[in-house]
Amino acid sequence: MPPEKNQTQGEGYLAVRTVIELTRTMDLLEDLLARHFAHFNLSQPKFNALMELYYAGEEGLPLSELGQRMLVSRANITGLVDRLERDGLVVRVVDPKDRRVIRAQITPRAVQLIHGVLPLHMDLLKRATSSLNIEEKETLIRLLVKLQQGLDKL
Amino acid sequence: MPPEKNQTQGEGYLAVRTVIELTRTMDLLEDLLARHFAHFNLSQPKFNALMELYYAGEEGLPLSELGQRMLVSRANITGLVDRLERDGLVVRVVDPKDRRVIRAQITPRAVQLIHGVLPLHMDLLKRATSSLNIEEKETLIRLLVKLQQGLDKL
DNA sequence: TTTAATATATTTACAATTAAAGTACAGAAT
DNA sequence: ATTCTGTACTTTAATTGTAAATATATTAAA
Repeated sequence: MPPEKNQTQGEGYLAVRTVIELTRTMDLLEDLLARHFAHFNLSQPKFNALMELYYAGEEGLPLSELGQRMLVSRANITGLVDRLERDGLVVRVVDPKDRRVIRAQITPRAVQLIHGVLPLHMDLLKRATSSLNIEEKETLIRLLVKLQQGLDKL
Repeated sequence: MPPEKNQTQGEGYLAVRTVIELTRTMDLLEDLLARHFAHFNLSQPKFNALMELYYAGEEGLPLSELGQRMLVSRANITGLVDRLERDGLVVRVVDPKDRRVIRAQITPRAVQLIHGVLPLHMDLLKRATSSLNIEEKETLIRLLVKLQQGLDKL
């Protein structure tokens, strides 16, 4: 086999390996987080939505705003808020100033839930990344951000 | 604020940042791949399944085997193979030796499709990771594998 | 002011995934 | 030969996501 061919294959190999290892890592991570959230009848999307509403405060957020912050389509926000409302973690309130707008607000019960879950969640993330030392985490973050910048352009 | 508290927060910060950047990177990557596959009426799961069957050869694979290789539950393999069969890319064949077993086999049309898609797919992966040089890709892969090893233990 | 364009949310249809329950078949033990 | 156990696949219900069509409310333009 000619060496140029080898180089080309090597280049492709690293590209494929990069994507494969990224995928494997996220699969493991998502699995871990899903198992963690399941203990509280939560999921990653539910948790993310609750965190947004938690930091948004009393007035909550319009569904459209919540959707944009979560990078999720409007159609799905409807369903997600449906489920959170069914669980008693969120209420829908019509905005009096613009009756097209429906705001999602967090309930006291959800605030209590978040206060219970958040410390455990932080612990889990620390444990999940504990196989890397501080320098390695910083390097990983730097490389991921650089990779993202390349991906953004495509 | 006492310095120990600061350190603890910094530690948590790096853990959270690591997870966030991993998530963002995969989001961008999945989006890119989804758009690419959509040109061929494919998706990442469909493509993965076809690749497994492509390398499995004439006899194809039992659905259970295909499911294990794709790390997907058996229930979903049924649906995924349904869709691939509907697209004319796969056929189901009952194994004569064990009639519990159904093998999925790739069709000539799918082989043709793969031959068309594969070079473009490789190009895309190379472009997707082109913002990192060879050394950076190797470092990223090494750190991801190390992170996976830690995640496996949880 | 009526009309046109825009924004918000929902509905519907589909893809992908999991979990749990059910069905069919194979192999082993009695 | 029958029964038990395990394996393979399917079915159903639920969650999460996208896209397209629709209803309603607002805003801008004619």
